[in-house]
Amino acid sequence: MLKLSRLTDYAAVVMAQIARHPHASHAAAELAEAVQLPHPTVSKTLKMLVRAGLLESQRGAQGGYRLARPASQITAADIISAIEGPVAMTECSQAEGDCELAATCGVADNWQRVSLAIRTLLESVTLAHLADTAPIKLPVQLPIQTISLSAASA
Amino acid sequence: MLKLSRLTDYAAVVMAQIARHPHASHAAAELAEAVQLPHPTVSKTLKMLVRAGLLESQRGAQGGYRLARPASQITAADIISAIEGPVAMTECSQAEGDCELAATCGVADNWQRVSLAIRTLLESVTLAHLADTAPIKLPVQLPIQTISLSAASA
DNA sequence: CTAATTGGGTACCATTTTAGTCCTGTATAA
DNA sequence: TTATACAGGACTAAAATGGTACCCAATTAG
Repeated sequence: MLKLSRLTDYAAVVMAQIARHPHASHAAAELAEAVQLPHPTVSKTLKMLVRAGLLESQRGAQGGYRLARPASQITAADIISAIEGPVAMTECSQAEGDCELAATCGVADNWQRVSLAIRTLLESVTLAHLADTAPIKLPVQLPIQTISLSAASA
Repeated sequence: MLKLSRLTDYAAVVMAQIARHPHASHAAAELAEAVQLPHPTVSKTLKMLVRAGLLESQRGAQGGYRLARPASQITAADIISAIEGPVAMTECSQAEGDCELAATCGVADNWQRVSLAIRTLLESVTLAHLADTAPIKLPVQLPIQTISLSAASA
């Protein structure tokens, strides 16, 4: 399915929730309630997002979580990487040399290009877009063009 | 990681192998050897590809597998779907109504658009491209543009 | 007709990944 | 000082994944 893990899904929802109220500090319990998900799991997700530098946390009473930077500067790729690690379709899309089948594989190069195109797409979608109720209206085609190009015809 | 499953990876490699010799019939054992992967696993993968209509099989002596249609008419999305099911980033990207969190989620619509963009990208990459040693040079930007623009409601 | 070849289907097991929980520690504010 | 709230890690349960084995069905060569 090329699916995101459930935690990643949660992360996106929670981040969007925070992004809609950027000035407040959000406690884990409050977010879990707002989003209707189990508290400990949301908490775990939040910790990962902090570790990835997407959120900042404040301990103690009145503490909670805030965005580490504006929603427009946090991308879908950032969120996915925070939970699942680097966006890559295959093992060999991220690191070289750790696939001893490279010789017989024959598709590695092109798979990597596809992978890169997807990563670029995900980098062009920001949290601000995700949190918005309006459809994404981004010049998504630009980065894609850059990568895969030399554009033939339609 | 947004990673493909290992079987999907195998499927792509095996399909590419067949695509490079489209006129011959390829026995599972031969392919497994060529690709340096365990026979039973390759066999399993081949069966899935047949069921998905991407390969045709011929039993008996001199039998084996052939492409069901030209490599240029088989897409990366086809191969991924054959092994993992429909390409979708989240549960709700594929079917409506089976997510009771839709109300509190708030990102579903835009996630679906991203998902659609990725699917379109994968549909624009064919087996012929993957099997080729030359870099992909496809007008990938066209479909993306189409999607992410004014995209109506869900 | 028979035997050899080759795919088809199914069931099963091992491993890994994922998700979720809990506990204990630490920082902060009232 | 006490209640609040995050930090970190260990642990468990469940599910997906990958891999194997076994037997059946079809086809072709001799």
